[in-house]
Amino acid sequence: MKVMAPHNKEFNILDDYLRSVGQFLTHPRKVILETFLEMDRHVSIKDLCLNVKKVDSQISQTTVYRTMKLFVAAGIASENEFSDDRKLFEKSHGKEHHDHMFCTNCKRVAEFHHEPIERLQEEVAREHLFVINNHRMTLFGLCSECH
Amino acid sequence: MKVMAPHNKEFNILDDYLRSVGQFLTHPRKVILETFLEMDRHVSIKDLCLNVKKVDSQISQTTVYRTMKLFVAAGIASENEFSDDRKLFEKSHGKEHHDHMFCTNCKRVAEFHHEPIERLQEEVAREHLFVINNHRMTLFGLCSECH
DNA sequence: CTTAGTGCAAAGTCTTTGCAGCCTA
DNA sequence: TAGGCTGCAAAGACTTTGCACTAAG
Repeated sequence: MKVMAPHNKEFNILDDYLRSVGQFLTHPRKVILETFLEMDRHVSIKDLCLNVKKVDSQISQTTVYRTMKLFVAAGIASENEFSDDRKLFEKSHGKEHHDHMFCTNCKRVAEFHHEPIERLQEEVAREHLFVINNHRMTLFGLCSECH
Repeated sequence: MKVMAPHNKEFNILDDYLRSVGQFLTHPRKVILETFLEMDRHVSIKDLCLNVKKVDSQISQTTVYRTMKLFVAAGIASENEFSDDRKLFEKSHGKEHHDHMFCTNCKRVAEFHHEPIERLQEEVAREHLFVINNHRMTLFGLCSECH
């Protein structure tokens, strides 16, 4: 039941969020948060569970599901679907938006941010009288190591 | 068991594809293709099933699932996930790529194509030594009617 | 006759929910 | 004592598979 050194920023965000809705930062939630943050940015529930159970095998998959929903609500994590069977959680970066390049060979995800594209998206939306809240862009192909 | 007038282009593409893999353009496949093409561009399996059953109530959901996979393999349809519970099929446009605007209120999907963005995507990929096969971009927000 | 195609029911996956016991304020 | 919290098992939603029957060359 070793508890790792907390990543303080996310730890605090979560704690604040939980207090604001009358809930608490419990042991399983701490372990899941630590594990999530220490893993690679893009994590499936399954992989997350495996790692959580290494820290505390008592923690159930059910709790991981419930907790990841909390993280999304708290703004610590977000969900992204790359291919049919790869629904992954990633750490949120607050306001700074980013997009993804998904390597269809090694399944790795790289991130990028490109301001001119962002601006053009706004422009397209305006042209169509559409109010953007959010967007998602993913490039599929082969990363530098796979071609 | 009325069979509607076929959309010849897709009809032929499918027939060619099926022959090439030693399969046939059967009655259920014809009905599903017609129904798919006559419906709105973005269709869930469930909605498609409902409409297919109006034409021939004998056709099972299983067959619709199997057939949509064939359509994707034949290049007639493609799959897209907009929000968690909205995995939709749309008619393929061959080579011409397009992107989507998804209205989070009325759930409607609009399409657009924006050449400068496409070019910038290529550029980003090149910068990262990434070879793009494909990409997906979706803007989430409110359409002109919903705000 | 042989092979593909089909519907049905069963099995699989992934995710959520109901519930009883637990823990903490 | 009252809430939230948790694990377990069961239920759900969606999709695929096994199987026996049918259809078509």
